[in-house]
Amino acid sequence: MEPFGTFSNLREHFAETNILNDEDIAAFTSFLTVKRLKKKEFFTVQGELCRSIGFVNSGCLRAFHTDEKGDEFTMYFAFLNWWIGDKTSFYSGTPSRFSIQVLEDCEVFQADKTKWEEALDQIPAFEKWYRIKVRKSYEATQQKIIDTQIESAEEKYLKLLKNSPEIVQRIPQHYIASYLGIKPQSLSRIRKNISLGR
Amino acid sequence: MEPFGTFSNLREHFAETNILNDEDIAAFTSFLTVKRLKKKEFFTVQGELCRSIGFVNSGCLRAFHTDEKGDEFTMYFAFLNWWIGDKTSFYSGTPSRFSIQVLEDCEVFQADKTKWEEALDQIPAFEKWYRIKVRKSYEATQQKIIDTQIESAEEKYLKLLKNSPEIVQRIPQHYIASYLGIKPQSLSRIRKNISLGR
DNA sequence: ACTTTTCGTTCACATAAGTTAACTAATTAC
DNA sequence: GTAATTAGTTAACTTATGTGAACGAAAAGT
Repeated sequence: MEPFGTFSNLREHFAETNILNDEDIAAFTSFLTVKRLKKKEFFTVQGELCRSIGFVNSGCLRAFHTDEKGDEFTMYFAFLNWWIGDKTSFYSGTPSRFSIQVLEDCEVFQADKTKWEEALDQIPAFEKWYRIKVRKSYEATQQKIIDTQIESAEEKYLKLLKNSPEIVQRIPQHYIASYLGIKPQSLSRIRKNISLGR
Repeated sequence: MEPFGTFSNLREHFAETNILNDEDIAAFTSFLTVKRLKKKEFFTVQGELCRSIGFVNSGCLRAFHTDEKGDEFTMYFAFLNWWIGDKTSFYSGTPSRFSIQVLEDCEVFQADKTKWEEALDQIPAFEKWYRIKVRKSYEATQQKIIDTQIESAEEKYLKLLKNSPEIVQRIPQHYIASYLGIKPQSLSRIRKNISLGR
């Protein structure tokens, strides 16, 4: 039995799409387990198999790739209502291409591969929801490639300030720098230029 | 009736995955029309609706985004056995985020939205194939974001030489530069450095 | 064939971001 | 509460790529 309100964020998240009805959502939540993670713990470790997909119910995390030189590149920050995990690793059994680490203590609802696939099999509405979700993620990722290429670091930062103030408020600067693909010193310089009116 | 051999490349392309059988493939091809395009013609125009998805049977094309400053960024080159079109525009009815233009005279098999959705509806194996295809495209795009960020232009070019010699052989330098996200002059400089052993 | 346009290269100079290092402020650990 | 660590800033200098211009080679148009 679901304690009252446990999945309220998830329910609202699904409700936005109008694809799953209450029954579908209840069915889906029965496949989930609750996991609590403390700051600095890992949900996924680069190089290891990613065994589950998670829904962030509170706190926040950072997904980042570490290259051979040891430099990190942050792929995304995950807050309330974000889905986390390396789906490539999850599906193909290949090593994760990035780590997902906790920045603020989290509560995550997760499903391992068996449960996830049972849910896809048994809940057609969830299958449909997920298919659309993958398509949208693909579209967003394609757009990100365009943006990454045509925008300067300063343009990216100004856009972040405008479109994702939550990131700028909650996330330490050096992680934002790594999200923008620059060094912390460069972000400092950019912020100074902006504050001086260029 | 299919003229002998018309769809042989497409059949081989599908055969690689073992998802569609001969009957499925025959059913799918019945939804396609053949289109021939001359150099410089457009398959998709940025800002306009992308009305069809195509399979490249011969020739090659270039998908590129043009930003407000008029700078172009090449997203991909499409050769034999590539699928082309802006799926976001195709599905959502939004303006295409990039153009697709012919570099070498092409033969393309195409389906408009009605035909494509009929095929997805009527051929479950095609639906499955396509679902996997979207997932893999998403994965590849995610990997491309990582690569774009962590590699220098020279590293990207050396990787292209190694992994996609066809691109380097068939495609004019200035398009390769725009694919790498740099100016033609910079690519020239990089090539010179490489030839001088740095 | 001849002309025009496009392509690729080179150069000198400009700019954005990386590097190293020093210093202070903030946070965390004990 | 204090020491140790991590985070953010600044500065001087380096490096990669952009910019504008010139030139010859190649390709395309007639």
